[in-house]
Amino acid sequence: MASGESTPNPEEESGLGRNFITQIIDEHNASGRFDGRVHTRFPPEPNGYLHIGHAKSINLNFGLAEQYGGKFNLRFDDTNPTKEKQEYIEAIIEDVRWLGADWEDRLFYASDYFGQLYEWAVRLIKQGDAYVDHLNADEIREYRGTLTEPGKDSPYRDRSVEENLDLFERMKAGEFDEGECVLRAAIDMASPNINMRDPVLYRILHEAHPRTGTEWHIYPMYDWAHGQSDSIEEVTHSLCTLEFEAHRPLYEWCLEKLGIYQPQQIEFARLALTYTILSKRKLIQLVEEGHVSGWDDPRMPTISGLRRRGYTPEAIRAFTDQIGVAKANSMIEIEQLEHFIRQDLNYSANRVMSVLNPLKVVIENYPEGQVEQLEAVNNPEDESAGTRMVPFSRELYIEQDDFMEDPPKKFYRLAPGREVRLRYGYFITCTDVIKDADGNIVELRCTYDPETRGGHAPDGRRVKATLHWVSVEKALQAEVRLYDRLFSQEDPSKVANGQTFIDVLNPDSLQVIERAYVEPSVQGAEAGTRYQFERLGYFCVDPDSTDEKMVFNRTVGLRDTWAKIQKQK
RNA sequence: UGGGGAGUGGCCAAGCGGUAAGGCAACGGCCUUUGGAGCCGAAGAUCGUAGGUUCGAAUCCUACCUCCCCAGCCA
Repeated sequence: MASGESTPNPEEESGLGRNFITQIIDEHNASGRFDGRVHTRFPPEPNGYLHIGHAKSINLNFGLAEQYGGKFNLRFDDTNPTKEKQEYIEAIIEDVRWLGADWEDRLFYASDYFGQLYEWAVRLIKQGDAYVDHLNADEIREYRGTLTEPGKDSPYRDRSVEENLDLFERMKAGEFDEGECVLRAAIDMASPNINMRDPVLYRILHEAHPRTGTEWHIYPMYDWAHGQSDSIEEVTHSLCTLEFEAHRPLYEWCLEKLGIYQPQQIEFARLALTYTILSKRKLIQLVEEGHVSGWDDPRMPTISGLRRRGYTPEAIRAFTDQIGVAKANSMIEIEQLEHFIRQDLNYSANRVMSVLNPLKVVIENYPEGQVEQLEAVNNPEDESAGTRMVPFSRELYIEQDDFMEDPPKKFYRLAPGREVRLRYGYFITCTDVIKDADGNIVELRCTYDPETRGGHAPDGRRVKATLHWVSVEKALQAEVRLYDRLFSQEDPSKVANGQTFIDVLNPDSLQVIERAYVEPSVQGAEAGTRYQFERLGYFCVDPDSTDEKMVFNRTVGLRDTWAKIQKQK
């Protein structure tokens, strides 16, 4: 071990630390297997929108390329036209770009290689390594055997090369119906690895493809397309999730049979988050059954949902870097993600005052009709953000939670007879509580100390609390959407018998406040603008905003010590 | 019960034979015109279990236990 001296380690400077993948890459670099190249790719299937789990993969792949001075490709794995759509392709491109991964001019599609893939399949047939099978799907399953019993050869397995060539060409020409026959690799029906029991390479699909239209009637399976696509693009390290581990022998078999350049497949554990579902199938269901407003519903773990929610690419990258990458299945607590968006926004978001649940305050000794502009700091963490003016008047709104008629010990906000500070405003003292016929508090009468303008007391006296507020006359009315976790259970994929993840949806995941008040400085802010509503949390302007009514989404609340005290009781 | 993987504090995760990094969470205190942020501090791990090798094991060996993945003409 080198002692003392701090030799700068490039790996420690980038966000990603060391992990089992960098270790493998280092070994390859040491042995010269890829001549020191590092070339990764992100290979999404365009059958849905990208989610935070994909962000882990994107940041990993792009991050490694960056870290080693290599290249990164974006390649669509578009081999199944029955599930894939152009809409998804476009959304995915937007999301990957937004996350900050740069594929430069290397945007590819597996469908770009359909011609080459077909030729290679012909080569396999000529080598006696593939055959056309007329067993139907059920029969193929039966012949495959089970986990503990070997399979048996298809009766069509020993067709002649000529016959196979002819049949395969006719498959391509569209002469057969879907399901009538398939092209299979001839490997080993007794292999303990089921994926090696003569896997299907091509199936017939009379379906229009988003990119190749009706040109093809046969489409390659993942196992036949993926490795060769990696090979064509000269990818060095082909990263995928754990469930493909058992496919690696097949990945390598294909490449070896073709005698072409062979990348290294490496598998890592996919991301799992508490109170979240990251299965594309289930996300599609949430959208199609209307449990959420769409793919970009701010409650969705999709990239577009997180974006609309107010998350930043920087926060997502910090998160994926920090959780690391390994081969152990694990579940990250959602709090970890929330930590990183708070951390980012704390430094980047301007502060603003907003009252969500208004309680009217009348300052009896403040002149009627008077409005003063008071200076407020935009961001205490960033002096360059400057200041703004906030209007103060005789009638204000404060948060209902900030007043208690009969406060417990640790509550040190406003109460009868108590003096508190209005942020950037004045010290006020509550003199009277006004209630309606049902005993609900509807208004507070207070007095203010003109000497405390801006929030400082010349005599040095102190107050325990500082409250946010808004001028009744000058405040903007806005809609505020408060989001909570979409599921009420930590692992929504593990539900009681007879239930599905739908049954465990959190009924309170969205709370809409139709009439919240925000200081006027936010007027006209464009969609996506992020703020910290002081003492409440981080919010961003939703695209639903109009000139008449702004709409804000709560990205995440501030850490709330008072709420914690209340919880402890 | 075939094959392939994984088990390190509440949640992640370093570590690669020399005596357990870091992050999140939780806890105590300081500070504060956000009960935010920040700062300081303390606590928390017999490294799945049991054996073995070694002067020394989370790291090597053996056995066992638990969990995950594979029987789509999905990816």
